[in-house]
Amino acid sequence: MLFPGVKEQLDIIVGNTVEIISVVELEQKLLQSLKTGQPLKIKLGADPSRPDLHLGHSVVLRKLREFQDLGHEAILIIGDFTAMIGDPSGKSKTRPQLSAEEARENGLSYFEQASKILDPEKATICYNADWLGAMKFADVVRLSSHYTVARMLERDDFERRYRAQEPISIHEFLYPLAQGMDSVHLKNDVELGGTDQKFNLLVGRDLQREYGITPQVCITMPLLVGTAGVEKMSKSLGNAICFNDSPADMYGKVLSIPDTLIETYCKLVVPQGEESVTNILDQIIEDPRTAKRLLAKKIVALYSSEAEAEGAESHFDQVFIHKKAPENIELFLFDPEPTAGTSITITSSDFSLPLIDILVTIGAATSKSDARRMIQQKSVLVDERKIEEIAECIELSIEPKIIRAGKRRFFKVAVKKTF
RNA sequence: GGGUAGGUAGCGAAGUGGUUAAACGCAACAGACUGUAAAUCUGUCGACUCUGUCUUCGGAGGUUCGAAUCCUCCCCUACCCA
Repeated sequence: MLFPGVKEQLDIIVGNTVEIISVVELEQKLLQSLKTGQPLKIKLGADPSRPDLHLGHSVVLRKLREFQDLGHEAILIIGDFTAMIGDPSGKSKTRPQLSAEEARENGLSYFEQASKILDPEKATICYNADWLGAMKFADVVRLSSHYTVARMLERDDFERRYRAQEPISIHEFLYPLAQGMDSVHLKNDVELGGTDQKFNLLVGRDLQREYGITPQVCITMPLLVGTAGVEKMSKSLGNAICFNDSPADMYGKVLSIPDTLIETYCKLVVPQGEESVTNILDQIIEDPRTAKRLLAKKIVALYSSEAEAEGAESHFDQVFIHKKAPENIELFLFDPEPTAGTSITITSSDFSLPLIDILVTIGAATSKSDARRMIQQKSVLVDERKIEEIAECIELSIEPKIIRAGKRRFFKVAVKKTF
């Protein structure tokens, strides 16, 4: 394996990072690998409880990809064991505990999505249940004796909760240790993570030392801010742009980020060194709207294709600038036959239904009250006609009707053909 | 084991016997204005057979014409003492 020079590698590796602990050690490791021809092992932990990858994940995945491109070995750890216990971060009572099968499945999905950024041929995927699951209670006790409560409380998150007199469970202390054991097991040279992972990464480093292994270099990446522009991007906060979003959705979501974020997204979401980005950056001050449109197109292209990005843009223009209904809306078919479990029965002679029921059935509203509110607020349109009457019934037929709920949600409904 | 303070809607937080489906803030949703930006303004934000009805304030009972508010028991959390 031929690696670029250490300086050259460092330049790329340092880009976009928040912290590298420590650069000197990294340099030594790179030098060593250059001498021996051995690639470095780069570890990235993946949480299989949330298999929907979004642009926030992409920041750290891109860094991993850069390592791959430099000739190093990317190791993706699926935390299937840790997911079975439940995640500590976040005060939510009991996270749904995943079964072993679910965790594996999610892990595969994670890997598949991550392949949009990584080179899957050159990535290794591991499941930490393989070694953590084999540990005996005595092993766990021995492991936990390596760490003290005071050191655990160094962690921001724990400290904050402790001071706020919020509960911290013992198993939450075990979490960083479990993650650290992954590093002991893998003997990896580098571990990547978001800045929120700093503590966990450092525990891995300490444990490796305890177990007589050369400690890993910890590299933290910035957390990407979500579309609302305040909190970090996360699926549960509803501010995420996901890899699997349709091009149209993704395009729209990028346009909805605050202007102040354009530069950040250019830097963190798009691979380092893309020339088209400088273009966008130049536009920001003069014409932020155009800059954002360029960025949106660029991002969509990264996850699908140039053509689809083009399509997403014209779709957007049509729907939101010219205010026309989009073309490809999923059709929801109402079955004229009464179905078990549905409160709605349609007799073959009359396909007229209260709009409220339709909205609930197609998922446009969470409850009838919700549907009622939507109509009250005059945000529901059927075939471009604004509905004013709450109790209005809609005549359904085989010809699809387009229902618009609010500015951005479209539904197409029709009656199922029966013979 | 003993003591103290707590558990209210997605979150934070008022309310300590009746006009309280529960102030206020955040988040969310809708509308106006826009560039699906920011800022601002307005409305909504338990459910339903919706000018009315029903179910909510950790859980189960009880007192009362009437309880989130009073009593009993239980569960949960934090802190202090052991």
